[in-house]
Amino acid sequence: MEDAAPQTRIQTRNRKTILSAGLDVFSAHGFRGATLDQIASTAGLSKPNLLYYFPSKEAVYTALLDDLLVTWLDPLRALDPAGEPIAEILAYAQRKLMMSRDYPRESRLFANEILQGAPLVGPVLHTELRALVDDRATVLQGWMDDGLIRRTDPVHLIFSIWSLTQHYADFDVQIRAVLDDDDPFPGAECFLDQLYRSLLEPRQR
Amino acid sequence: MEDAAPQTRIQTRNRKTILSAGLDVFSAHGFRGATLDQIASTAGLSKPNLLYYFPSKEAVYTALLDDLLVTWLDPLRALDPAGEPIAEILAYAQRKLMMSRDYPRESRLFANEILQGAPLVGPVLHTELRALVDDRATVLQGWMDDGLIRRTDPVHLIFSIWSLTQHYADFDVQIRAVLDDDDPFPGAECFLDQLYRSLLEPRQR
DNA sequence: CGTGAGTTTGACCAGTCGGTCAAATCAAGA
DNA sequence: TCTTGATTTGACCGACTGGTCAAACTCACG
Repeated sequence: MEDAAPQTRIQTRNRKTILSAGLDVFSAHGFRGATLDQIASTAGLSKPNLLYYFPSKEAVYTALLDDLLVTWLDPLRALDPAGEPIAEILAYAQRKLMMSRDYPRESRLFANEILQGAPLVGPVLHTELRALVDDRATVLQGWMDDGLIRRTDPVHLIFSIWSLTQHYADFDVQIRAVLDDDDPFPGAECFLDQLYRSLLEPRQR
Repeated sequence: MEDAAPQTRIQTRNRKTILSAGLDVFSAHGFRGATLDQIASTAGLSKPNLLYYFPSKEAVYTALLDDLLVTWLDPLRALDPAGEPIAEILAYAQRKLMMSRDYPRESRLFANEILQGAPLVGPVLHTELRALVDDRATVLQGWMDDGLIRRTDPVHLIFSIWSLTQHYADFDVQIRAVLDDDDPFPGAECFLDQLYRSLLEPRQR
């Protein structure tokens, strides 16, 4: 009836703290740059104790990435083909921006994985991600064909949303250096809205 | 008369191959994830031989970042306050995009450094970068005040150019997974032009 | 040719890496 | 209470890390 894993209370608690510690360390140093000692001490455990819950360093990493990939593309999946086009696209951009604000470690973990050549998620990119993007690009193309939004390259439009929103998490240090530590997100929210509105709103003719 | 360093022919050659090898390895794995053995073997040298030319791993890294920081901001410096506003901004975006195409390793090296908290370039960001951005933001603001381009947040505008252009180098693997290995740059060039034209061109009133 | 500076290398070092293991500790039910 | 399984740990392993060093090699130039 139940899933395979038995999971005592201590197990679930420690698994969670280990994953959080792993997220801290992997997102800050990448897979190769992270060490088990770092993760263990961040989690408040000894190294052998950590390895009691995960069989290897890679196991912690893959557990994190598996969790991440499921939720990371949800905002794009949630883009509703039946909705009002511009509102849908703006809402998608805002959702992604809020993910950068609320889950910057996850964004940086993903950025590190891609930067290092996507050794682990590479296959998923070629299958699931590609299929999802192709599908949503078709929806966007349909909206353009119907004259509901202006014509542009739908795939590069999606890329631009990824890049603009994730930038605020991944390059946080740089942005805060320029902005003197002000919170960049209110300004970003407003800018994104204006940017995509002016790109997509059909011109009066 | 000359600079301090004597520099035989062998020295200049080996220094160059070491820096190129270091760029390969550091940009792919970050500072902590890179190893001297990796860099040395990529350069075709033994590890002690590499250390004959650079005193430490960190010395190779800082040499690379110093070189990089000088040239990385040149496109923004080259933005001419006396030029035609929209043409200047579009040209700036194109210059940065071409740097992502022609120097992706440099872009990824920088991305890694920032992702890992900018331990080395942090101070430079707070001084030089901040001053440059402030200055150019003032130029953009002036153009907006004069009605030459539409009003928007000048700093976020600059951020958006950084993010959109560097994305094509840093997330190359992801982009090529979605595009089935097609060259993304022609499409990106076109999309960027359209995006910033529609954002910045003053509307007929 | 020599000869001395410039260059290269094998052997080595102390510290860290991911990971193992047996023994110790803990917790909860009979 | 005793017992049994879950949990934790100290000691340890071989491989690798950044880095040193003295000895060897190479090469231009007198």
